[in-house]
Amino acid sequence: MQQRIPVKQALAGGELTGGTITVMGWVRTNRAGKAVSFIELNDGSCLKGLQVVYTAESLSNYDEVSRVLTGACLSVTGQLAPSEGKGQSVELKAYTVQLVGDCDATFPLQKKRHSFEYLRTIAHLRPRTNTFGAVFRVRSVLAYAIHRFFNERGFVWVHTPIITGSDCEGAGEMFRVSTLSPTDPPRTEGGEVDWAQDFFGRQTNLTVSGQLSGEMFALALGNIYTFGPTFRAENSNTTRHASEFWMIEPEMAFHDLADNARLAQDFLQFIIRHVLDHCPEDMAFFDQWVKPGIVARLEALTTTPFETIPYTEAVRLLQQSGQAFQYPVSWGIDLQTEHERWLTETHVGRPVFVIDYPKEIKAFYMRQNDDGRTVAAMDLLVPGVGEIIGGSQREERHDRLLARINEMGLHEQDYWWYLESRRFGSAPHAGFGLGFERAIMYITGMENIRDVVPFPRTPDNCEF
RNA sequence: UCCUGAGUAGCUCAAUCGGUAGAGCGGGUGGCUGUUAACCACUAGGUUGGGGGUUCAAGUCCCUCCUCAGGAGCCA
Repeated sequence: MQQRIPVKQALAGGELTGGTITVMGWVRTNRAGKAVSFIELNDGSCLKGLQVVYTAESLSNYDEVSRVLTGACLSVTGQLAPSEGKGQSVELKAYTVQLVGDCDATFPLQKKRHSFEYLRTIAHLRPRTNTFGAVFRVRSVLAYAIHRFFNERGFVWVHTPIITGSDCEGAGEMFRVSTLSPTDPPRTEGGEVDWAQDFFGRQTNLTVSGQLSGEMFALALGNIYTFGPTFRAENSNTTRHASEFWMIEPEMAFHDLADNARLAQDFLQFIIRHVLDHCPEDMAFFDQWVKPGIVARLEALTTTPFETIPYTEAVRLLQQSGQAFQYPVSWGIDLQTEHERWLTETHVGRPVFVIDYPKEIKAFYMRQNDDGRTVAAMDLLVPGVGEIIGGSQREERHDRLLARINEMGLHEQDYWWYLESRRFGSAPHAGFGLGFERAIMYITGMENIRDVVPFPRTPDNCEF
């Protein structure tokens, strides 16, 4: 195709000003006047569009172009010139306008604000809106920032499997992966489905976490991280749960819980700094239209240390808060959303680590503390989103780990390779999981996870 | 899965005590010497989510189903 200049580059002007360029993109608005007419053309390279100026004299197909509606795709060649109007520094004086893809009046996106709820029903078109263009540019930049953070610190990116043979990752309901007939599967003599005849010779599922695999690599390569899709078959209907989402799980050998929290803070501060520095236009948009004050809040966050509160202390604070919680607080309970919100939004007012939870409410692999009743766990709570990071120091002592597996009624044989890592040169190590979408929500101010995923999957919804 | 709320024009919404379904935007037509969510005039556009019921009369009240949203639980 003909060489095109991205709108972002055209708007920057520079050496291009005065020259002839071609831009290709989609019409946001077409204002036809008697003497001179205007089209705002957006190609997704940035938030702003390029103003195309055209007249009856300049275009052979003026009638056609003046009737073009919002949504049409155009290729415009013209002179990039300093704007004669207000509101933009440069504009494109069109020599030729080619109608690449026409768009009729039934195009669902209009020159006005739509509800996010409505836009979810047209997920195939919503990337063409300002908000979703900005969300998905930021999503991309954030993903890059994450890789850069770890890469600069010598972490190895490990591609843990998406199909897993272990039913023991313990983080929620799983989606089954099978090639057996759903209506007539092979059966054992006892009438049960004979999974031995399934594709992998056993039951398999989509992963709910790469952590256990990640630990094996941390105990070989030192510092590693995973970054990929994760699947949970929970029937969750909330603004912060999706059935398919992406997760980042660093795992570090020779790290304890304090090292873990320090890394988590450095990590969040780094990736937020990176987005603020590289997406100023999109972030200003979120600040103006989505969540006023978000930029200032993020700026402050990148320089202020996060708070750390032990669970036992958090319980005491909640009990002394004078708040009438729906769920009463006592030592041993899992903190409810209302408690977490009070801690991070009211009490601290910024991100806070809650550490050292009772072992009964946490996973088997978390390292048992010397007090005999808590484990070296940490949850990072942030205002507006809630839990954004969950992590722990892992139990590296074979006997303690085995005891805990048995105490919790789990099957030792399901964890044979995990346990072996504690027999063959075990080492202290720690890690955490960050919900990628929750990070995007926190940074953009978008309040529903369905609006930061290109085509979200949630219970009863897999359209597109 | 539980609780609450909402479905009215393509979109965003209004419609008082149950009494003739409206507006803005978008579309069409015409106008306008540089517009910026352009502006001005005219115009088309409706099985009020589906089904049933009460009533002289239902967008409005009752029953039921569907869909969506928010909250809770689970978690990231």
